[in-house]
Amino acid sequence: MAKRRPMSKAETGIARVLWTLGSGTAREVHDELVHRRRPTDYSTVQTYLNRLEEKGYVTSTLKGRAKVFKPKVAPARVIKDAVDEFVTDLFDGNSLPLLQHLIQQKGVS
Amino acid sequence: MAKRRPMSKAETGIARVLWTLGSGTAREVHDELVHRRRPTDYSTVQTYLNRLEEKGYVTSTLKGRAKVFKPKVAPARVIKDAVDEFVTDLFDGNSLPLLQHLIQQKGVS
DNA sequence: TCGTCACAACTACAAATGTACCTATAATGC
DNA sequence: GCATTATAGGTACATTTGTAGTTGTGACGA
Repeated sequence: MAKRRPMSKAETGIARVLWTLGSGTAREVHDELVHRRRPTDYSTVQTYLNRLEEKGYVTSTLKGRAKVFKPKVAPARVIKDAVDEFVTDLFDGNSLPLLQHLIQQKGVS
Repeated sequence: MAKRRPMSKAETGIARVLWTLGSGTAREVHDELVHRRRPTDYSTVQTYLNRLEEKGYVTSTLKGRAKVFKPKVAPARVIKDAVDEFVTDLFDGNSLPLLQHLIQQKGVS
């Protein structure tokens, strides 16, 4: 499988919105962010969406003069990759310590 | 508590070596990396150690003409912060989905 | 119809990151 | 004592990331 460059932090935030919307224009994603009180400049949202497209995470089609973006990679896939990378960086790929850490945080057995 | 800038991926790798060594010079950290077959240029290691110092994660003292680096922030602390940030970015701060994901991966109940 | 708006795309830029090259100096073999 | 080598520090630079300003254009009210 083609190795996509990883999503950056900020890009992930945008992708998550797009996942919940199903699809949408930069305007729609931006509105949603405003609605969630996470202020981000409209052009910034545009840039992130375009970068997500470059990286291969979303596709776009023109509707009128606006681009409608649509997720191309499912959240589960992206999450898996992100977790894998995280676990690799911090625990040499062994997820057990992370599991333990999380359980401890929750104060459960 | 003073908010430190987060460790980058590569910096984290170096910090982890320093944690296992207890303390050491750039040369020693570099040797350890070679030993672990994770080739990294010596100067690159130096740069990372210096950046870790700037960010406040390690301190250094001179021994002869070489700097000896020593962790200043415990791994548990760094790991906690990293996990928190990760969970915030991907799951709005709710760690349960991550926990579930990890458990599923392990194929346990 | 023409000025003004809203909106979309394009362009720009500083900071952070990954990575390595240069330079200076101490140690060592002859 | 001097050439060679190892080592350390400083400098450099391309790429990525976060973020926003500038430009072009269709729509709409006066």
